[in-house]
Amino acid sequence: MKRAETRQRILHAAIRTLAEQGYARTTARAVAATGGFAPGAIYYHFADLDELFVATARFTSDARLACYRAETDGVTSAVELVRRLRALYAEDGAEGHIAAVQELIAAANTSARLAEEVRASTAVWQDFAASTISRLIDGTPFAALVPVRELATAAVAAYLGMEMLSHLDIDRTSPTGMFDAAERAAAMFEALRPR
Amino acid sequence: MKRAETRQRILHAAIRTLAEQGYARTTARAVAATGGFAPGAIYYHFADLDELFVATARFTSDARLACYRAETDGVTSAVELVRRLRALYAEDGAEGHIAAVQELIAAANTSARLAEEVRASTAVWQDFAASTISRLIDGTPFAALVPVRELATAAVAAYLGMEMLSHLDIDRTSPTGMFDAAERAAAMFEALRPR
Amino acid sequence: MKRAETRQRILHAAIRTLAEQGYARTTARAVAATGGFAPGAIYYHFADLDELFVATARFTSDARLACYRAETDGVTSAVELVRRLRALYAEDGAEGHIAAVQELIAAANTSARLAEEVRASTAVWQDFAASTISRLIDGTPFAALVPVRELATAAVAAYLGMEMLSHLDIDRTSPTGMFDAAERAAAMFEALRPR
Amino acid sequence: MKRAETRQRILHAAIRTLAEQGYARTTARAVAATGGFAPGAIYYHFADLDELFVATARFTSDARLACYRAETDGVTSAVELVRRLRALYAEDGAEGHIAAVQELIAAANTSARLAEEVRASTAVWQDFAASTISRLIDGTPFAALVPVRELATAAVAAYLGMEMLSHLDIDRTSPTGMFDAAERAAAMFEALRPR
DNA sequence: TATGAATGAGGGTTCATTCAT
DNA sequence: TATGAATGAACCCTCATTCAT
Repeated sequence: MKRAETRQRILHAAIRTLAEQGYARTTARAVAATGGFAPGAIYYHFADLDELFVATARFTSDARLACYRAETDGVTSAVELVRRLRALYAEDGAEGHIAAVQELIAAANTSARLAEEVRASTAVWQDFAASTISRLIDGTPFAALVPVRELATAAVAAYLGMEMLSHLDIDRTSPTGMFDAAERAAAMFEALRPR
Repeated sequence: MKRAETRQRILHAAIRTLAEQGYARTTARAVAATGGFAPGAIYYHFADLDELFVATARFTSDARLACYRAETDGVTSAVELVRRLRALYAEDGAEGHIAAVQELIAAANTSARLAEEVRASTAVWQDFAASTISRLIDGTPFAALVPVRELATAAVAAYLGMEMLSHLDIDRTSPTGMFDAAERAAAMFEALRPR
Repeated sequence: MKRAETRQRILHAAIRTLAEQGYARTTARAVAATGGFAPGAIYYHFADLDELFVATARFTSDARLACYRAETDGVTSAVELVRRLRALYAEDGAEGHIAAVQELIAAANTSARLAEEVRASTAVWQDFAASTISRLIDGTPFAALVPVRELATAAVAAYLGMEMLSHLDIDRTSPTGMFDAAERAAAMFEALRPR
Repeated sequence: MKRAETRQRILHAAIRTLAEQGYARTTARAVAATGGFAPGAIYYHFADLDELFVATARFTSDARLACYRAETDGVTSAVELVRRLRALYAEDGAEGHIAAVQELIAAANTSARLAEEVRASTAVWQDFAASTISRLIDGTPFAALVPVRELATAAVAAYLGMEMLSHLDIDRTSPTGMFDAAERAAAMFEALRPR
């Protein structure tokens, strides 16, 4: 089998295991069991588990960001944006991307290298959020009022926090309800926005 | 030494260790080292680590909620509310309360009992957030527009997410900047609110 | 409470715990739980667990031997002897005496002092068995044929082994069946014995 | 190294450790030290110590029973049988087989699975003893007098009890003396037996 | 005399990691 | 390139034992 192909299998197995079992239970054995290969295979492609986690953080962040950029590129309608995000979020949930990232963030205080990697990834997402927000409000009166960077940070924080809460509590914190509310807010925003 | 006294020492040590080292490194030895007692002492007061984590979740949630309620009780000014929250958040940071809770949430997928406890605690905080929001907007036109429950959930999520990010990234995600922005938003809200 | 009284409570608790839980689970905590006192109380009466086990071995051996002697003293009928032994064995079972002794023998390779004590106790029982056998066969032709000491040893061994097996296997190794067979053998022996 | 090979090394080490140190001291570390491998190796081949003990019980019982069957097959002379048993018993002593089994029986009240395994093994030995006894007495007047099953049970019990006692007491309970006595008894039996 | 709190040594078990094949 | 076997450090937890009260 091609080297790169196996590497990808390992990365996907790591994401799934992080999402399903949490960082503390994402052992080399557990990843191997998820992916159907021997634990030793991991060490052929990564120096140690820490490196695997760093690579996983980068891999999942890059892959998802590409999707998010592709889907939201050129979207200027707030309502349409929320709709696209809802679909993307559903994809994340199905594949465990956000859950994995959230576990990696919680684990970042265990490893300096992982912390650095996650920090860099998060910064990119904050920039993405900021530029998306800017695209919506530029040229409107809101541009003068909204602190874009802080709002972008809050959005990323809420996205991650939502994932944490929705794992805990199926009834009270339904992402569906949140997206519904966001869609109504987006409609209000568009109604207020001068074209 | 009194039984209850040592129990509290253990709980405080658990909070500090969770906040400083993360769940994965919060071993019985680590908690004992933090608190300056023998590892075995933990098992004299708690059946196992799981029970310690459950007790810690309840303890920290109850203690902080009492403070939050005492400080925000009767506050109707949004700006004043943000000021109080800023001070409370600073206290949380100093003692590691939110960081500990966030680790416990991330760890909840490891233990059903812990998950149940954290779920219950989170629900109480969502209710607190919802009633605080209601107090601010009741009797104003916003009452008809704001989906209180979803906003409360988002607030709790953002609070937790903020803690995650601020641990990662000292420069970009400063809580100070966030509270400044929130204070300006609160001022705008009050300006729009009919008295 | 009188010193000697508590000492006895501890010894009885030790016997019951050994019989019910086995040596490996007869911890200071377990004995205390059985007897309804604090673990520390044991150390007020015995230097350590080893000493408790030694004392238990002596206590149970002496107490039962006194009963066995009292019940079999002067009995010259083999059938009657078996009947008395059957009743004594039932008492042993109810109070766990043999089971406790058997656990202590199995544990004797753990402690030199315990081994010495158990060895001494066993020797006394072998002597008791030997003198009982002699009483039955002296003055008969069997006296010249039977190797008394070896038979006494075999009897003690079988008594202990029976207890081991009957704990394991309720159906196949019923002491009742064994005593029935022994009673028939005793009757045959008496029929052959010249008066 | 081959998987099965190491498995056998672990089983042999378990037998030796049980025989030499007793169940309570047969820890994973002790078995590993006896066999010269790492403690972790045990858990690569067995789920836990309980499973190791179960496997050990089966292994030693099967292995020895095969030897006993091979050596006693076709032997109809009681004296010859005792001679063979004496040699087999010496082998047992050298390798610790009976001592290990006796420790496992004593430990059976700790584990339901072990109890079940030991019960099954013991039943097979009782059957072996019963068929051997039958072979000797069938076709003689003794066949009508001897309760085969009870005698078989008593023989197994005495075999185990002998091992317990001989571990305790080197002088008084010498297996040599016992086998000598048994050989004389066997000779008497043959003299009485009609050909 | 007895208790309840606490200690610290060790035992079962897991797991990251290495290595021969 | 990948596997399966093995290692040894560390972790959770139990338990004999001590000691202040």
